[in-house]
Amino acid sequence: MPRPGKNSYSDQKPPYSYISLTAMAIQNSTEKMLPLSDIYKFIMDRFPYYRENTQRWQNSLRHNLSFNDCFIKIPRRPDQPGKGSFWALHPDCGDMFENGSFLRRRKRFKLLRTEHMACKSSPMMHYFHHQGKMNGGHHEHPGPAAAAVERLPHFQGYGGINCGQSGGFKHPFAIENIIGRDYKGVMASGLPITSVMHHLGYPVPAQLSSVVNSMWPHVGMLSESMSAMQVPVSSDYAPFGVSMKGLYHHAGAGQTLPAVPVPIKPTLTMGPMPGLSGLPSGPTQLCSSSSMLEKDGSETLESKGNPIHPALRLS
DNA sequence: ATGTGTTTACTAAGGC
DNA sequence: GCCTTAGTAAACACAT
Repeated sequence: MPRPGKNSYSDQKPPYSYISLTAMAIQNSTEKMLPLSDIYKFIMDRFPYYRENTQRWQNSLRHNLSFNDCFIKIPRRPDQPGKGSFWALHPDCGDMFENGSFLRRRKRFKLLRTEHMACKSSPMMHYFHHQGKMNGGHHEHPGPAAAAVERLPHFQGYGGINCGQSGGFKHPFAIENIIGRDYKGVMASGLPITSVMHHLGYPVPAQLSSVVNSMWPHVGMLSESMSAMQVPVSSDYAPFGVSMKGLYHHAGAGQTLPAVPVPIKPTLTMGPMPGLSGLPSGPTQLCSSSSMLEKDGSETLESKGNPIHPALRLS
């Protein structure tokens, strides 16, 4: 297989799946999220092959966006008119690609049914419930954070009535609808959730701030640990100038992440990290090993001796 | 009208 | 052979 490089493929079909191409585009964006049209544009700009038969591959790409749980849809802000939503990578979608090949993933990213429902219907509550389990909470009960947030008037107004498939109205711009999708990205980025929420233009009740701060005092630590790492960026792992590190997990700050099976490769997305005054932090790909991935218990590829694609190897 | 998003169905390829 | 993943086509609904 030819090694991907600048202009390596000219008009030939690149050895990347649509999922890979989409992930590249999203990763390459400063906000880690793109509208569909920009994803098209990114692909066509870099891969001449996709400047033809646009109807065909764009249909396929849209199919992939909808079909694969690794992509999440982020509604536009009211002050961001335009067609369609933004698309981002699910915070838990790292470690997808097999053997360094972007043609075939090691394992399809798929939410468990129960988690899928929870995540789709109320992502932020999903996270709080998830945290409750992580923190040793009872399996059948939401964690303390969930209980705390559920008591917030703000959430009673939006998320409190729309859980599950009851068909209740879900405000498209409910805070948990926006931030919940990004919860780990927010955590990973080191940006306090409330800061990002505020940036996105949503009111952040003081109650929520205090809850968040008390529940995740390590958020600030994450920021420090990440900036201290300063993972060097090598030019040869980034085909077409796109960092793919974000597609892999990072275990470096493991002590601040949930105690779940560790990823196979310590990686870190160090794309442009928007500051608090900058653009919203999308799902930055500091991925903990997914607790929502369907796992088959199989050993990792590295443990089987499979090499990591040079394009993904840390320098 | 056009773009976007969802869903279903089918086929091919690769892994076990 | 079976299963999973990927690619493609198509129909449909909805938003701009």
